[in-house]
Formats: sequence, C-alpha cells, structure tokens
Amino acid sequence: MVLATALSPTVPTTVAINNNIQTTTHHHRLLHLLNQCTSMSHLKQIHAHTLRTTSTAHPHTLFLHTRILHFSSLHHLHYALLFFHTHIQNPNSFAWNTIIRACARSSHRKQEAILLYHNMLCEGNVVPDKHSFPFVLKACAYLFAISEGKQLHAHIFKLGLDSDVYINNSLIHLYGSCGRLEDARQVFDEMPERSVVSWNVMIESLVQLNEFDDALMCFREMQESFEADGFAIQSILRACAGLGALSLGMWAHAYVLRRCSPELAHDVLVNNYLLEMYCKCGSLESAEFVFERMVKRDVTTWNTMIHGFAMHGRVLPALEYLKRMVDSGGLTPNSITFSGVLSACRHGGMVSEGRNYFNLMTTRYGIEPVLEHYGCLVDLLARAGLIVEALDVVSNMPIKPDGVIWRSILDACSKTGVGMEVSEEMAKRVMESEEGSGAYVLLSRVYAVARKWDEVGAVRKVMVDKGVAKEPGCSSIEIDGVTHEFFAGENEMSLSQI
DNA sequence: CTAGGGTTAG
Repeated sequence: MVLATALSPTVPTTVAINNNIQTTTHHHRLLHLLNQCTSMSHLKQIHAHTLRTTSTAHPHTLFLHTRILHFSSLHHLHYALLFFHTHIQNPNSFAWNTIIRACARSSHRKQEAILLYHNMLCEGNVVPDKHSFPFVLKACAYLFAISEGKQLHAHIFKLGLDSDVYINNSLIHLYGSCGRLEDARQVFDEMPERSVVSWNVMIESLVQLNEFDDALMCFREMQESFEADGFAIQSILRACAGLGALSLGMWAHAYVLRRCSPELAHDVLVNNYLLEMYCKCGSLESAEFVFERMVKRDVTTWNTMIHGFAMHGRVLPALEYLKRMVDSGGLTPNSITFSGVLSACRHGGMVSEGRNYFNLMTTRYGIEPVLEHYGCLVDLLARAGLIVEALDVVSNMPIKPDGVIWRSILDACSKTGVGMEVSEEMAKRVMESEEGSGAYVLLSRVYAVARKWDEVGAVRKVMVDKGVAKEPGCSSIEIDGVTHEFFAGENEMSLSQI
C-alpha cells in the first residue's frame, strides 16, 4: 500500500536536493545499478553513494533502501541486518517483510525472523500483511515454535487474512512439521481455496508422521482436481516405501517416466526416492535397474543402494557398491555410507572386514564414529563370540553406550553361552552408575538369560517398589480393544494382560 | 516480495 503511493505518478518527479540532482532520475539510476550488482563490495559502494546523495525524506528512498536490503541479504545477512537497524528509519511492511524473509531463509537466524516480526508489531505504526506471514510461519515450522505459530494464527484471523492460500499453505506446513496433524487437517479442510501446494503440503505432513494410508487417500483425492507433480510423487514414493506398497510404487515410477518432464525423470532426489522405495519393497533388481540408468548420482544414491542391499543380506553387492563409489571418484563416503557398510559386514559375519572398514572410516576418511557405527561393530564382534573384544570397544568408546549395544552383547552371551559372569557383573555396574529403569531391565534380562529366576523376581520387585514398572524394553499391542504387553528378557512368549 | 525436499542409517 505504502509502496504503491511511493511509486504513484502524483509524487513530484523533480524534487531537487542541495546538489541539484534530479532525484527521481537519480533514484532510477541507482536502482538500475543495484539490479546489475553482483558483488558485495560493489553493493557497499552503491550503498555509500545512496546515503550520500539521497534524502530520506524522498518517497523513493525507502524503496531504494529496501532493494539494498534485499540484495545485501543475499550475500551477507549480517550486513543486511545492520543496514536495516541503522539506515531504515521508518520501515514499511515491505521493508519489514524483506528483512524477515532474509532471516527466515537463512540457516542460522530463523529465530531472528520471529523476533523481527515481534518488533514490527511493537513499533505500532505498521501492520503485517499477507506477505509477512509465510516468512514467519516458515521460521516457526523450522524451529517447531508451535506456541508462536498459534499466536500468528490468531493474528491472521484478526487481520482477516485467513482465506489467503499462501498463508493457509504455510499454516498446514507449520502444523504438519510440528506433528499437529489435527490442526493441519483443520486448516486444510476449512480453507476456501486450495492450490496444488495445499495438497502437497498436506500429503507430505501425513507421510512425515507415518500416516501412509491417509497420505495415499489424500493423494487419490487430489488427483480429482490436480495433476501430480514432482513434490507429490516424492511423498507418494516415501509412503510406498513405508508401506511396502510395491505396485503403487511402480505406478508412481511409470508416472514419473510418462507424465512428468524429462528434468524430473532425471532428478537425483526423485531417483533416490525410487531406489529407496524399491529397496524397502524388496525389489532389489528394480533398484539396480533404476540405479544403472541414473545420469547423475550423489552420495545418497550410493548410500541408499549400500543400505538396501545390506538390509536384505546381500552383503557382497553392498560392499561392491562402496568399491564402485570410491573408484568412480568425485564422491566421498560419509558417516551414513559406513553405517551401511558395517551393517553389511554384520549381516555377513565378516569380522576382519568390519574391523578394517571401521578403521578405514576413522583414519582414511576422518569420520567420527557415532553410536550406530559402534553398535554395528560391537554386534559383529559379539556375534562372532569375541565378547572380550566387544567389551573392549564399549569401554573405550567416547560415547555413552545405549541399551541396544548392551543388549547385543547380552544376546550374544545368551546364544554362545560365553561371558555370563562378565555380563552379570557389567549389568550390575551399569545399574549402580545410572538411575534409570533401563539398568533394572538389563539386569533382569541377564538373570533371565542365566536362568536365575529368583534373582529375576528380586529385580522385578525392586522395580515395582521403586515405581519404575513402566520400563522400556517392553512393547504393547492392542487386540480387540485390549492392551497386551510383551516384556523383554523372557524367552518364552508370554502375554500379560493389563 | 509470499507456500512445498533437511532425501539415505535403527
């Protein structure tokens, strides 16, 4: 609104300032320079020149400043923020939106977008407009700032912007990424007008929260009014991967090849999702087929294949992919690559290879092992009966071991009959050192493995007395409206009704 | 000036 006034022809076009520059022409010249500006140093020159030769009273100056703000935010956000705070005296909503957008798009200053929105309200003379909200909501979605998001939603109602498609799409995205499916759904259901983005965000939200069936239902409904695009296809492929829905996945694949643009069919991201879908659905041949025809591959492409083959026990092909990846050059294996490689070794019981790859990862590639890597290595060693070496790894690792690691050692102990005393001792030590219920579960497991049922009972009693009955290591299932619990550490399957 | 991919590990 303010911007429209500033640019309207009723504004005098020949206001002269003391150095006799015809200012409107001057503003246009500066604007032209700005549009061609590519470097930060050039931008700083224009900035200095603008401050020297333009009057802040001139209605075009704010527009010019906002352009500087925009261009500098693309190169140097800190500079842009400084510029905003020191040189823009009375920002209009356009100027506010520009700086808020810059922060919302940056990787490290998202929270500043929300703060700036707050400042805009506090200044009191500017009202946020329909452009403001998508930016701030995006920042909220990233930060899981649901409480701020709710307040923004209230502001949106108050300002009568609740039928705007862009804003509603942003709201669905916010609620979806914060796990508030009911809220996302409500916005989606009640919005008066939907674009293809509305459907895509709703479907993506459902997929993210593992509501795969609902996602597919939503997708079918969408097709009554819109053509599926690349975004929708990606969500659908992930839903298929989650459900193991091979035939629908194949349909999506055919759709990509037949109905979408050639660029999309060659898109790395889309193809990576295709690989994942085929791998998760157990069709490794189709994954290979897609993989071999990909014109461009990234690290994720290779990782997906390595994991896919490892997951299905196809150990040698998985390791072969690593070799090909390294040989083809250009791409460096990362942490996830090695988690797949180690998991392949574990599946194949390849102890020395596993050790070698673990060393290769740390020494050659400088990758800091995380719990998953240690977990694979420990499990690999323990399964091979190398309990002492496995324990050695655990005691030397810089990360606190979790229940999964302990359990893999205990599993190995119970299967091989080795190291029973060690594990009992170890479980006791863990129990002494930490106050969680996990240690009790662990200890009762050790006793159960050792068939020392009296001790199992004693530990259970301590747990009940201390009120740690709701321990992890227990899963539940609802059958005919009745909840059943399965306790870890019991060899025979038992069903205890609660 | 506005909305949607942070894809891969268990």
